[in-house]
Amino acid sequence: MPSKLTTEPACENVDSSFLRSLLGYNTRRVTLKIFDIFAARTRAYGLKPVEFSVLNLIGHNPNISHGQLCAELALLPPNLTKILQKLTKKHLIQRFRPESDKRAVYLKLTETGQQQLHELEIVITKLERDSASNLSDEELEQLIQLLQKNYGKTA
Amino acid sequence: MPSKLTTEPACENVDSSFLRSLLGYNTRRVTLKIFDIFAARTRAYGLKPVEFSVLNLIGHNPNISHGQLCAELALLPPNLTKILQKLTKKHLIQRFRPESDKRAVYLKLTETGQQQLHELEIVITKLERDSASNLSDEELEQLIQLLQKNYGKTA
DNA sequence: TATTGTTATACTCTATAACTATA
DNA sequence: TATAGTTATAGAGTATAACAATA
Repeated sequence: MPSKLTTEPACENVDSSFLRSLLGYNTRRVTLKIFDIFAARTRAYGLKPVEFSVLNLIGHNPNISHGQLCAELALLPPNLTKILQKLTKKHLIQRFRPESDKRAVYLKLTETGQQQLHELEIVITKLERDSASNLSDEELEQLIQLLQKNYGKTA
Repeated sequence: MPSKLTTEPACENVDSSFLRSLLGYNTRRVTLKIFDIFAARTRAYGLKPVEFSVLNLIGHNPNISHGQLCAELALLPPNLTKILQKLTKKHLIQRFRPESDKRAVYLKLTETGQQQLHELEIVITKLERDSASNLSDEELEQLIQLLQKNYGKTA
């Protein structure tokens, strides 16, 4: 790319005050930071945040359906199918067709799945607390409450 | 996929309490919600959130360099290059090579760029306020403060 | 005909490696 | 030799369309 020359001085301290005043900018940055720590601490399990979310919901909601998972996690059906295939290959979940509606798929954890979910929940609970080390317990709780209040039942 | 049949009852109300207790889950959901509204309200400008962030930083930091932008926004150089090419094509930014170091690139907004940045900042300020309609002014401010305190200077 | 979930595929976003030019 | 930025490309994440099986 051809560019004109300049003798103007460089920009010294970067002013990002406008961006830092935006909720969306801040939530994205925090998400990226936490997901980095997540990747580092759960490497042994080979599961990404969304995949853990799916495992968790199946664990706490036996016989949850494909459609219910999509709605709860704002995932599109084709993408959830891939995640479920991966979890099935890792022998973490089992699939059942209800007699009452043979189109649907009901999901459950295997023994292995329950064990890994339990371990992961411990790792992640600790990880969450550590990733917010700048915040007191009260502040963290308050932060999460404010975030929930924001996206509420709509999403 | 072959699945066994079951006569067990469906899962009724989905319990997502564990996920909702996680900071990372909540920040991701809020980000997605805000970015959806962003897309809807800024469609006329044809800029995505990251592209707006770049435009904003260049506007508030004349002669900012490629490297400074990457550091501030946690972008990789090749991906920033693409964004800058798009902004250049839209005649929103200009590129200069400093006499002192002809490897570097200093960036500035064009007149058009300044105009569009100004308009976008108004749209986005309003959008941010509307997207957090469940929160009072005080709560929104507090929320942003807590988020900033979390990722602080490290990220 | 409508619904549940799958397959195939395209598009976007992010990441890595190799390169040019300056220093 | 090291640094700033670019190019090309690969991989992950997300989206749309068409389909099979069941209701």
